[in-house]
Amino acid sequence: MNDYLVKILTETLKKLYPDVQIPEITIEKPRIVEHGDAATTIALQLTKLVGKPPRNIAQEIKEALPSGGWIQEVEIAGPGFINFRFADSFLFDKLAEILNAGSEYGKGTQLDGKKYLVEFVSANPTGPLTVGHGRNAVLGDTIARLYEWIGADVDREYYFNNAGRQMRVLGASVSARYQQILGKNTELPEGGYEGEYIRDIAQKLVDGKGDSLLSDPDNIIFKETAEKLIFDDISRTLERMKIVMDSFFNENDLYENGSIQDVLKRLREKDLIYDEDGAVWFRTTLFGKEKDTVLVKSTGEPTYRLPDIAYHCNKLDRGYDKCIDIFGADHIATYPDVVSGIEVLGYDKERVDVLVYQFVTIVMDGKPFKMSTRKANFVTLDELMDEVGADVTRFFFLMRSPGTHLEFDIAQAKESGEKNPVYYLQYAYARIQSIMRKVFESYKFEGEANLSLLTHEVELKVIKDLMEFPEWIASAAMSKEPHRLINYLNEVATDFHKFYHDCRILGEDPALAYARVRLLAAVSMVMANGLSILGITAPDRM
RNA sequence: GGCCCGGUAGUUCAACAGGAAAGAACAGACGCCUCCUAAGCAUCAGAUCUGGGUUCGAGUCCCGGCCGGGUCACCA
Repeated sequence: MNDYLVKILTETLKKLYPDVQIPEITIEKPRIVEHGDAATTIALQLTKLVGKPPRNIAQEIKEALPSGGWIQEVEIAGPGFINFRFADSFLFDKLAEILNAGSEYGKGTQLDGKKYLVEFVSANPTGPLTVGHGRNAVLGDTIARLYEWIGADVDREYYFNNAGRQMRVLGASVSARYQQILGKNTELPEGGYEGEYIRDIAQKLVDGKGDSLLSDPDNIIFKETAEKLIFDDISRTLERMKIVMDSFFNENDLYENGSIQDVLKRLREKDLIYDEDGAVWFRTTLFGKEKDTVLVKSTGEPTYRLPDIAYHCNKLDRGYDKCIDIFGADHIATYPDVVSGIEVLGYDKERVDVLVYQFVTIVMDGKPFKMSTRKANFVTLDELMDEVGADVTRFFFLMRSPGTHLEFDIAQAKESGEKNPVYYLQYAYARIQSIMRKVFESYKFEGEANLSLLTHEVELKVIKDLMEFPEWIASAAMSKEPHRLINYLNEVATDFHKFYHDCRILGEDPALAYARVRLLAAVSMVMANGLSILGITAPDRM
């Protein structure tokens, strides 16, 4: 429709003002219903170029536009807006198209043939996933789903490091608990992990190995067992949230396959690193930073930036058109170094992209709650899902713009039950299924429905809503803001609930009932598809 | 102190990359179940931190304040 409007407007303007350089014509959707279905501000923009008052220009355009077709009415309003109202016949054609597309409706082709990699969660296996990881996990997965809906071939990857200091502390913590269970008076190491799950892991070792490890408290088995069990736990949690990773990437592989050394070598060849005080420095001042950055400490251990750069090179070398990272706000400072790194190594920086989301503030008993995995002050995602379920959990993390702080009131989330906004969407879907079950008991429809019987204001509004579905998916995907899709589905649900209130099916004339059934089939489709993108179930009854 | 987010109704958030009269939800007030699920609908009340600027037009863009969060390590 927009393309059509732009086309006829362009032709008209060329005729009217052959000497004027026409600016790009944009079509907007007015916020106010009375302002029509589509609008353009082109007359306002032409004021200076044409040298006439905007309303006069609008009037000239209106008179010169071809009449009929998809447009029923053209109106001039305010300072010079040109408003269009769609012809009902156009809406019915679109509805028929939507029904035709069925479960494919909403898909786009913007990323057809593209290979994308979304890297997310990426929590080191030191403990269960907490509410703090939830936003990352759900955003990453949903953005991957959105990309898939507009044509991309998407892989989901989990990046982790099992070789760092934190993991050593983890192993030592398990060892200490192991000794305690066997009656020895050993204390947790300095900064050790205090969570109950550490004791569970130690107990498993006692069950399996008895006291045979007492003589070897530094055995790697403590760390390895912890890593394995914790990863199992993380995978189960992700699965509960309907997240399935395609790959897990171990940072350690970058050392073993020489990528780290290779990156250093290439940077050195370009004279972008130097040695000082026993450390290796990256000349980040060349890219606008105040200080150069240490890549390898004087101890010989790299800082995390170096493997980060090597990892991104690795991803790009695997042939992805685009690699997206999902980061919390605390990691934003590292990102420019990575971009600089891959760029000087000859990669197109447009191929990496990042979504930075703001922190989740946990509110418990009306007070902000500071979480720490090490200190075992946390609410796990599993606990949260036990309370409110996976649907509510996913919805909660998606309903707000990633760029804004998310306040997660535990008490409210647990209590939310019937008042939770996710039920508003699911209820709309369930209501339609309920109607359908009843309708098919008493009606038999044959042939094609006569959609032009849909003349009620709210019926037409619903069709207009449904028409927008593909645009909103694309918009949510390209902006990496899934909440836009939620806002949209909310509007569809609202208009459906109004329809439910104003229009009936049972008891109506069969022809009208049939047309309405078709309309609801389309609404049902959009709700089901929309919820599936969000990873939320669409229940047949509630 | 430098850089990055954010500041919208009592509260939590929208506003689709500058458009017309700033939308929801919760909390508050009030109405609707002899009617396909009241997990719903309808009505009322209520907001753009502040000072300049750009523009026909600013919550949105620019500059200066103020407030909150993040980040600036040879920690990850």
